[in-house]
Parts: sequence; structure tokens; C-alpha cells
Amino acid sequence: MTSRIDPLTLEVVELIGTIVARYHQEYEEAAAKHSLTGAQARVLGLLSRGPTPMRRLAQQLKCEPSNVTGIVDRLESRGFAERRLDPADRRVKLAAATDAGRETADRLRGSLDFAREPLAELSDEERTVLRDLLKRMLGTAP
Amino acid sequence: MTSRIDPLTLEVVELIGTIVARYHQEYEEAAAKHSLTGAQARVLGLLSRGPTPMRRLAQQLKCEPSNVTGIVDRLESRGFAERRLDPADRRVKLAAATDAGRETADRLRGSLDFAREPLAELSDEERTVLRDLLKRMLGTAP
DNA sequence: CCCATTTACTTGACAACATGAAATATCCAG
DNA sequence: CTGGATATTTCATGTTGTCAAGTAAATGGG
Repeated sequence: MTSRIDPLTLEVVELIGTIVARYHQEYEEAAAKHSLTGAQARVLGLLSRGPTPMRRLAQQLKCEPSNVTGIVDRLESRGFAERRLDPADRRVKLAAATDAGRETADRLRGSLDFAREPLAELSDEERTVLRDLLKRMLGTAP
Repeated sequence: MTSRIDPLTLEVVELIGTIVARYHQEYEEAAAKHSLTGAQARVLGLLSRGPTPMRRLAQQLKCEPSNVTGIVDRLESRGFAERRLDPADRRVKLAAATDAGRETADRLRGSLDFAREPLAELSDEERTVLRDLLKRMLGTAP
């Protein structure tokens, strides 16, 4: 079963595992630098793209809506987010980043060096190749 | 600052973010299939390579040793792991997988399809290119 | 129009994970 | 042998996550 995979594929899988681990670690660290948790940073990143219904946040985070309530609560209590009513549907609450929240999200993005610094190792051409291979892997490519 | 990054690099960074998210999701799901949490699955994976001091587990997981205590407790209470004394240093406790634990770890590894299935999209040659690019990114290559 | 159903969100109870500080036991250097 | 470092655990606390139950608002069939 497991042993039927060729060594090359195994090696790539291992490399991807390493990348995932490193990415996560750096993301947590960057978030912590702004005294946010990883989850809070992720939500703030989503909110910086525009006001979003709680429901939609839950879908994007792939978690239960009741979980999002708490995360937005904590962002709100620190002045990074606020809840607005959706005029079109009064059941919906739109979570939105405040100015402070947007500013923090920007600085956070700026300090997310992962893959920026390592990617500097690669030439433009190589980055293009990498991009296309990753897209194929993700099934995003044609 | 942030805007100084070229679009290509940004695209690759985004793709890597997507890969990380998908990897994590699939890992959690695979673990859940064996009624393990992600953290438990990770520890069990480490233990399947051999008995390991608690301290070392904490280093590998990049977390506090006191956290590992609880995770191993839960693995132990379900018969997947056990603690042994290190004859060489009586302060140390070695966490080790039981037979049941090793078996579960094996089945888990087998169901970790991520990057195996998507990699099937790529030819051998492309996988080689991908491997080398990833290695360069990780600074593993010469 | 009205009622039943569905949808959006919150609350509360609970488990896992994570940190930090303090306690215990052991090792080791001087 | 003593003092300091190391390995682990325990405890208090906070965040993340689930699930079940509850409230409020939209929606569709009679």
C-alpha cells in the first residue's frame, strides 16, 4: 500500500510537509508579533478584504459558525473589528475590520516573509515554472 | 513595503498558502478518521519512529514540554502509547508507541493521500523539477 | 395572509491544545 | 556534598474547536 509510492513522489510529499510546517510556524510568529493568535490573524486578513458575514467566515475557515463568534468577539474587544447589520438581511451580521484592524492586517502581511525570502533564491523563470506546477497540483490550471 | 513584491512572487506565495490550508485540512480529516486529533496523530507519527523523550517531542512540535504531557496522557489512556523510564537518565521519560499505536500510525500514513493524488497529475520529469525547486526554496539544495 | 421550515447568529457546556509558573526528582560540576 | 541545571509534571488560565439548544428573521406553500 504505502510502499507502492515511488521514492520521488515520497520525497516531494516530504518536502511539502516541511514547507507546511515552516509556513505555519512563521505565520504564528508573525501573528504573535502583533499579539494576535493565528486564528485571529487569519480572520483579520479576511476582513481586510471587506465586511463579511459570519457565516461566510466560517465557510472560509472551515469551522463551525459558533467558533467564529468567539474569534470576532476577541478581535472586537481589542478594537480590530466591529459588527455591522446587513440592511439587506437582518439575520446577518457583517464583521468588518476597523481602521486599526486594517492597519494591523497590513503590517502583518508585510512581516509575512515566508516564501518571499526563500523565493528570492529563484529566478523569474523558475518562479513561473513553480507557479505552474503548483497550479496543476491544485487543479487550478486548465 | 508590501507593494514592492512582484505579482509573480505574490501569486506563488498565495498558492503555497492554499497548499498549506489543504494539507492541514486533509491531515485533520485523516486523523479524525482514526478518532485522533491532529496533535495526537503528529505525536503518534513521531513515536512510530521509536521511543522518544518528552523533551524531544516538545522540540519537534515546537511547543512547551508541559503541553506534550497532556497529549501523551491522552494517547496513553487510549492504549496507543506508553511511558518508559530511561535507564540512562532517571529524569527522562520515554514515550513509546504500543503495538496498537504503531498499527494506527501505519494506517494513518496510508490514508494521507494529500500530495500523492495531486502529484499524480505531474510527470516524473515535472516532479523532479518541482522537487529541486522546493529544495532550493528550503535551502536544502547546495 | 399565515404558518412551517429554513437560515443566520449566539449561547452554554465541554474537550483539546497551548503557555507560563511553580513543584519534584535527578544529574553533574566543583 | 552542595548548588545549579535539566526533565517532567501539575495547576491556573486563555484560545480554539465541536455540538445542541435557543432567538430572530426570511421564505414559500396553502
